[in-house]
Parts: sequence; structure tokens; C-alpha cells
Amino acid sequence: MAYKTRARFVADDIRHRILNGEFPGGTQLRQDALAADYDVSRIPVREALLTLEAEGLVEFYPHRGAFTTELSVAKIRELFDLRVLLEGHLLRQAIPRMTEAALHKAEHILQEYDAALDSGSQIDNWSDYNFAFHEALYHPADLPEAMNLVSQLNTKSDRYIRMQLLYTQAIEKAEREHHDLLELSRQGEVDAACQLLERHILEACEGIVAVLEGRVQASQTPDTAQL
Amino acid sequence: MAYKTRARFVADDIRHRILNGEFPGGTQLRQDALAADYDVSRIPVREALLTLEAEGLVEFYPHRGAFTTELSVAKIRELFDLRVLLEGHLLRQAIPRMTEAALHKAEHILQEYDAALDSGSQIDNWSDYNFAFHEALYHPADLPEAMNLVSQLNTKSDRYIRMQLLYTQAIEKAEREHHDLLELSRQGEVDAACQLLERHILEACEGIVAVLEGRVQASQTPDTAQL
DNA sequence: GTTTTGAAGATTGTATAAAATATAAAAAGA
DNA sequence: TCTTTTTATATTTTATACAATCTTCAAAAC
Repeated sequence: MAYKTRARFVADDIRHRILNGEFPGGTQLRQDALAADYDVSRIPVREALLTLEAEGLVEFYPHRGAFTTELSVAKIRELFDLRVLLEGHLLRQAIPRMTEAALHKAEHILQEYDAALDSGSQIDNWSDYNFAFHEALYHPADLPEAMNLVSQLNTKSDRYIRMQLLYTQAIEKAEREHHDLLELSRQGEVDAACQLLERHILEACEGIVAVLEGRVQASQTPDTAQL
Repeated sequence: MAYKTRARFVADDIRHRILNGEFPGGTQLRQDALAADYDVSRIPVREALLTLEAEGLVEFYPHRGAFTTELSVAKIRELFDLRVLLEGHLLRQAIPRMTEAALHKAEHILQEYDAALDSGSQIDNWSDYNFAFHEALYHPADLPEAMNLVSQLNTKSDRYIRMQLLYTQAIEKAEREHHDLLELSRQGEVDAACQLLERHILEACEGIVAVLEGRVQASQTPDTAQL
């Protein structure tokens, strides 16, 4: 796992730029421009774009190139509904199997969170932290395929989560809920924990939708479509 | 959608060969050999393999190449559990929104099934038919992301489903259940339909596991590992 | 006898360059 | 003037060639 091929490096960086909003939905990603950016040939760039296509961040049109995907409100709602379903399944399986070590690990991640929060907002790393916590929580379930699907759903919705964080103070709320979630898990309160998780996810979803619809209303004048 | 790039063509064909069992789990897929096979350069082959990696049929190891993935019994069980979860969700959303047209379409697919069954086993097309029926059933739910996940789970488990069909008479059983499923959906019996769906999926899973464990017992002598 | 080292061979990963295709603009015809 | 065809340009897609990495196997050291 030490070695990182150029294609993988480029993929990681382009993903980062997409999630940060540098490439909004619908922008074309020109292969030679990116190749020049990273000072590599177009082939690793192409492979990177294919990887991102698999993740749902990018879509290829034959002989026309790669474009970043656009998510509608309906699709965001669907993604978060699926998260509720899958993460609920994972948490339900995980709680009875949680060891002390697993609980400590999740708690450790939470504390790092808190520390990072005190020293500035750090939106950039927030997504990774967030996913790390959820992953730690679900890890005892030992369901790698389900985790994989959850991870996919996360990458698809990540950029909108970031957008929400820019406009609202959702981090503190999420952070409090994470603490509660861990506490309920520790006590083995499966149903209560799953209910909280469901609220946790769905309220985040509504926050994003609110921002999105607000944004649409605010900037309905220019730069609507690029394709 | 008419045009098919070479990379896509190669990907479709290699997928077919993997699912048919020509490349069992763990075999290395050499790029130049495949390139010679299809009379193209290695680059479209490489892109095809990357696509298949995204689908979970193949795994890349840096500077070592691509290998077909191996599924354990535990992983198969996990995949089918996820199918129960997601397809149940889909069916539950779909039934209340089913129009006459949607029901007819599903029924039409079923009848084609039956016709194909009478004129010979046709295992090769069975997977496509099977997925087409389930898709038609879930289509009224209008949840493309969920369908996408279900499709992923299907491609991953497909080759083992085919294997099961070779050894057992599961097609007829599945066909009967499909008819019942459609009937319950038509009558709006949401809970009963979902319960039947769950049984339908889980029993198929157990059938596969039985074959797998039987096969392992039968051929424990030669050609165990290639890597 | 076991382990380690190193060179040869094979295979993947990347760069450069040519071919194929789509988009856009210009010219010809109605 | 509008439509259709042609041509030109830009971009993607594929082929060829080269570089980097891994595997293998034999020889040497312990």
C-alpha cells in the first residue's frame, strides 16, 4: 500500500478539487489541461478520470470527454435515504459486537475532532474525520461490502456537505450528536442509537437541501448551464 | 448511446467471460494477452480492466497487474443480505406507484422468460432476464441511485448465481416466485410481497453457498491456488 | 542446509505521436 | 434568408515505444 501510482495520485487530487467545489457540476475536465497541471502525460489523467467515473463524480461521453456530475435535490434525498438504510443496518449489526478497543478508537477520533474544532473550523478535513468516526462505529459489524457502498454514497454527496458547512454551523450540531451516538452504542441501546442515527443523517440532508434551494434562489441570474 | 468505444466493448466482453467462469477467481489477466485476443493495443484493455475494477470483478496491484476477485462464503452472504435490504426498500416504494403499464411490462418480461425456458435452459441469458424483471418491478420507485447499487451487487454475485444454475434446478423455482411476486405487487400487498422477496433472495443465497461448499469438498485435490 | 543477494526476464506503468470523432464555422444551393 | 453540405479545428481515443517495477532463479555467503 506504500507505493502510489501516478494515476492514483492524480485521481486523489482531482477528487479533492471536485469535492472542494473547484470544479462545480457540469464542468468539462480537459485531459491535456489536467496533464499539464500535474506535469504528466494524458494517460494517467485518463485513468484517474475513469476511476472518478466509477465513483460517480464524473461522467464520460464518447469522444466528447469527461464532465463532473450534477446532483439534483431529489438525488441528494435519495442518497441520504440510502445512507439511513445502510448505516442503520451497519450500526445494528455493530453494537452487539463492540469491544472496548473499538469504543476507545471511536472515542479517540471524536477527541481529535474536538481539538481540531477548537483550533479553527477546518472544513477541509471535516469530511475525512466524519467518515472516520462513522467507519470506526460500524467496523465491529465486519461488513466490508456494506461499508464500501456507504463510502460510495459519501463521496457522491461530499461536496454538498462541504457547501452546507460553509453556510451553516452544522459541525457543532453533528459533533454533539456523534457524542450521543457513541454513548448510546456503549450502553448497547440499539434501537435508540439507530433512531438517533436516522435523525442525524436526515437532518443533515434537510440542511443541505435548504442551502441548495436558497442558493438557487439567490443566484438565479447568471451562469446557469455550461453544457 | 449507439456508439461503443473499443475500451467499452472490451470491458463488456471481459465481464462476460468472467461471469461465465472462463476466468475463475484469482486468475491474472495479462494485458498484452488480452490485447492480442481483441486485436487492439493495451490501452483500451487497461481501461476496460479499470472499469471492471470499479465493478468489483477485478483488482489491481501496482506493477503486478489485474486479478479477478475471489468471493468468500461470508462475502456472498453479505452481498445477498444487502440485496434484501435494498431491494426490499425499492419494492416497498415501488408497489404504491405501480401503473398498469408498469405491471404489464413486468409481466411481458416474465412471459418471454417462460418462452425461453420451454425452448431450452438458456443459462447464458438468464442473469439478464432476471435483472430485467427485478428492474421492471422496482422502476416505479424512481430511485436510480438505489437501482445502481443493486446492479453493482448483482454483477458481483452473478458468476456464482450462474454456477448454481449449472448444478441445480433453481430456475423453475425462481420463475414461480417471480410470478407470485408480481401477483402480490398487483394486489398491493406490500408486506407480503416484501416477505416473499426476502425469502426469494435468501434461499437463492443458501443454494449458492450449498453448491460452493459442495464444490470445495468435491475438488479439494488439484488446482487450488494460482497465486 | 538455509538465507541473502543480484542479475535476467517478464510485465506493468507512462510518454509521445498518430488516428478517429465531434463541434463549429464557412460556403454552396434552394 | 434559410437550410444543407463541406471544411477546419479541437479533443478524445488508440497505437507504438520506452522506462520503471516486480518476479524468478541461480549463485554466493553465512
